[in-house]
Formats: sequence, C-alpha cells, structure tokens
Amino acid sequence: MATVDALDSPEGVASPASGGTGRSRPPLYRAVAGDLRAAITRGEYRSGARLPAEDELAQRYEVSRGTIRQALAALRVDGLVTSRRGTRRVVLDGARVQSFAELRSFTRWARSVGAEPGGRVVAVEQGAADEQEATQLRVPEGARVLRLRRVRTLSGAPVMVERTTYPERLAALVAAVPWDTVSFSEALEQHGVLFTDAHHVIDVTTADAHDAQLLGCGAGEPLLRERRCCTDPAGTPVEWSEDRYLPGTVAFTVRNSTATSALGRRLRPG
Amino acid sequence: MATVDALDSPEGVASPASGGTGRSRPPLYRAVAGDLRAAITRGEYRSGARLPAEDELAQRYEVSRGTIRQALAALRVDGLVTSRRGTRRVVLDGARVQSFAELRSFTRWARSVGAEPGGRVVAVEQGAADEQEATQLRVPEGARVLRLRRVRTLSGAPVMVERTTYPERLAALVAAVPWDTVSFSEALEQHGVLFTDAHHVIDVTTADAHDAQLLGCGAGEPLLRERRCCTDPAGTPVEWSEDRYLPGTVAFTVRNSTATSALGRRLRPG
DNA sequence: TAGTGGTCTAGACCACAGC
DNA sequence: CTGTGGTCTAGACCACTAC
Repeated sequence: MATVDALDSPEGVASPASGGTGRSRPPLYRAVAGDLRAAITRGEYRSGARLPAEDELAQRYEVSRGTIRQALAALRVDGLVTSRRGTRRVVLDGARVQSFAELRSFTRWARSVGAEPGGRVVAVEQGAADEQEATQLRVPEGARVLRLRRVRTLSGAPVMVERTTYPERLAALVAAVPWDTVSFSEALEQHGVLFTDAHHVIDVTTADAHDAQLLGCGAGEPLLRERRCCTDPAGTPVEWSEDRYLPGTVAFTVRNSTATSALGRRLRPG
Repeated sequence: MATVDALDSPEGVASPASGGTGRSRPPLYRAVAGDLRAAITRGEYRSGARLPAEDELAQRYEVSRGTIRQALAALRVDGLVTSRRGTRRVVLDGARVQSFAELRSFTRWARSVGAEPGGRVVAVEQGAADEQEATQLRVPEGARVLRLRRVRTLSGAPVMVERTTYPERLAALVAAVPWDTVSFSEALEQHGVLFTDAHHVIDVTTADAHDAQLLGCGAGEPLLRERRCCTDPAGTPVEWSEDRYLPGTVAFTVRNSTATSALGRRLRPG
C-alpha cells in the first residue's frame, strides 16, 4: 500500500565523504510519483479507477498539496492519469512509457524490452559537414565532424543501420571509445557528455545499396527512418543521427494530451 | 516587448448573459507563456540566449514566482527552453511545436501550416468491431461500430487515406455530420465530444488496391502509417484511426527531454 | 560568494462536476 | 450544495553554477 514508508528512502542518511558526485537527496515529489506509479502497475488502481483526492494524498504521504500536484503532474505527462477540474483523476489504460534514456539509446531500449542489443561499427570517418549536418549540429558548413556508421542487431539479427554524426568538439572522445562498445551513449555519458533534449523526425525512405547489404534486404525497399538531434542542457547539439529500420521490426509510439503535446506532423518541402 | 499589457486581455470584462459556454478567464500563466513564446518567435530572445531570471520575470509581469514557473514549465514541455539549476534558462533552437488539436486533426494541422485542407468521404459503414478495433475502443469484439473512410487532400492533391472507427455511442452523432464537412473533429467537439489524450503508433505499411486507387500510387508501394487512439478525460476511447500517407508528403516530429518523455519505440511482435 | 533554478509549505479563492 | 482540481500568492531553504 501507499504509505509514508515508501518515502523513507535508504539514501536519506548521507554517507559523508563518499566518492563520485554523491547525488543530493531525490526530491519528495519523485518518491510520491514513484509510489503511485508502482501502485498503478501493481493493479492497486486499475485502469478506469479514480485516484484519491489531492488532499487525501497529501495527508497520507504527509506532504503539502503542492508536492502532491507535482507528483501527479509527472504521471499526467506520462499519460498514466487524466486530470479534470471537478472530478478525481482517472487511471488511464497504462501503456508503459519509456524513459528519455531508453528512447535515445538503442541499447537501453533493447534491454528494457528484454531483447539482446548488439552492434557492429562498419565505418568511422572524419569529414566536412554537409548542409544537413551543419544545420542540425549548428556548425558552419564544411566544419570537421566525425561520422560513425553501425549496424544494430536484436538477438543477433540486423534490424537497423545507424548513421551518427558528432561535432568536432566531441570527436576525440568518440574516437576513444572501443569499437566493440555496445552503447556509445553510455560511454559518452560517463565522460560527462549530457544529453537532455532531443528532436525526432520520423518518415519513410528507401534502402540504398549499402543499407541493403547490411540489413539483408533489397535495394529500393522501404525503411522506417528516424532522424534525431540531441542537445545538451545549454541547447548545443551534441549528436545527429539517421537511423533506418527494417519494416516490421519496430514502431514508434507517442502519447500526448491537451496538457502536453510534443508530437507534430511536418509538411515535407516540395 | 514583454510588459504587463499583454496580460490585460480583452476577455477580462465578461459580457454577461452571452451565448455559448462563456469560457472563464484564461489563467495568468498562460498569458505569460504566450507572451514569452511570442517574444522568442519575434526574435527578442534568440536561440542560445538567456532568459531573464524568474524573479525578474515575476516583477515584470507583476505575478508571483510560482506563476512564472508554471509558464516556463509550459515552454519547457514544448522544447523551447532548457532548465538547469544554477543558470538562467536558455532558448533552444525554436522549432514551433504544434498544439494537441493541430496534432489530432488533419484539418487544423493543414491550416496551421498554411495549406488548404480538403477531404472526401469514400465510405461509411456500420459494422462489427474486429479484434483491433475492439481492443482500441475497449468494446467487446463484435460490438457495433461506425467506420468512416476518407481521402484527405492538401491543396487538392490526395495525400492520405484515413480510416476512422467510432464506438456505437457516437455513431448517431457522427452520422449526423454532413459528408462534405472538412473537419469531423470540430463538428464532434461542437457537440460536446471531448478529446484529451491520444496514443499514436507510427510505422510503415504498403498500399492495398483501394489505397492505390485513392492516392494514385501503385499497389504494394510503401506508405507512412499512423494509428491513433483518442480518449476523453475519463480515459474512454472516442476514436480510433489508421491514416496512411503518401511518402514524402508529411513526416512526424517529436521533441522530448529528460523532463518529459512521451515518445517510445515499440518492438513489433513476430 | 552571489545569483539562479529546484523544491516545499500553507493558505486562499475559483470553476466545474455531480449530487 | 459539496467535493474536487486549477490557479495564485508569499515566503522559505537548498543545490548548483559561475565568478
């Protein structure tokens, strides 16, 4: 059950002089959100059920209503509950929402769905930014960039070709990552590179000869394409990638609502 | 410039005994968010620039810091600004984010990008829900549903085939909408149907004979597919739709961040 | 050390849903 | 009408950044 016990997290007592950055205590509202999320997952509040009122939750968790509202806002963003003035919150049909990290990293996503992620670097090259790369990474056209091409596999079977471009500023760091590393993302994060925002564009393209060879399909066959630009907290682009998936291997899902709307349709030029 | 003037919205003085629902005054934070959004769009705060501090904004708009934070949270969700403790907010490269309504409604979206939306109903039928429809609309398999198939056009050219299924509860309402209505969404909203949450799945499919005929492409050619389920505030499904776009006409875009993550990748069964 | 955003509280009033 | 979530305020303390 959802009691205050859930808030007495072990990290409460800070062991001083610990190594690393020694993260500060996680905020209360996150603990509350986590507990409510767990209760929903556990089936304590089934799909369609009404959540307790904010005031009641505030009493139960012994926090203020504001903190409860922060927690509920998080659930709202994840599409787990509705919110309407005048009535209690209702639990939505709870498709699990992926974390930002799972979204950005093929490796993390694969692990989260219980598949075995793999990858093979097929090309690394230093080059001059073309128009698209320049625009996305916000560097001058012709600036030096590092390109990395990999085949990504699930349980050994190739499902995607990934073409990632990094700005020169990160080139040395990327080049230093062993080629057989499964997750470049995690490696870069360990070196202090922060990914905090991403912009995705999803459409259809066709396989070129190289794609066809790597994925074992025919040239000209349709592929699901995701182009993605990740930025750091200052808004500076840190990675630009074009991923091409074999049809039938993955689909992209989006949840949104009147309160939060991050998906968009885009008119293609021409 | 961003002054309090922006907050003195005309709807301040309520004309009593007006028709319709006579919406209540829009919240302050929305006015602030709108003003900041406009300032960014106007180029007053360019990409990469730092926004004023919360306290300064609070003074400038003569509202509390809490209200300013609500407004800034909205900009954050839209991917317009970053947020990091210790430094001012930074304006991100501002791709305009579409509203939920623009997202859900082809008509609204088309208008928002300055294109001329059109549509033609090619079939309306009463039928029994198949497995997918039953799951999505959360009705028993075999329950009566209303299916609507339309070709959607941009400036006269067909770009998409839309197959929408409504639960029986809405059938009468939908059937009463004139077939030449451009936006069924707006028509339904005017009759009190609320759309507040949506779940989208995006992938690739191939054109069947009917698609090919309607879109003027070859059967078997790849199409970009969006399947969408919209629910009302109580979480009850109100619409299930499968839209198939000609490649090259639209792309889907998603913005997300560590703070808000609504996009997901999904493993396809099989 | 000063500035800034993140978190949290306590209380107030309002609009809307449902009885 | 009562209960509920939405909005707003005023103030507090803390963690982190940048100087």
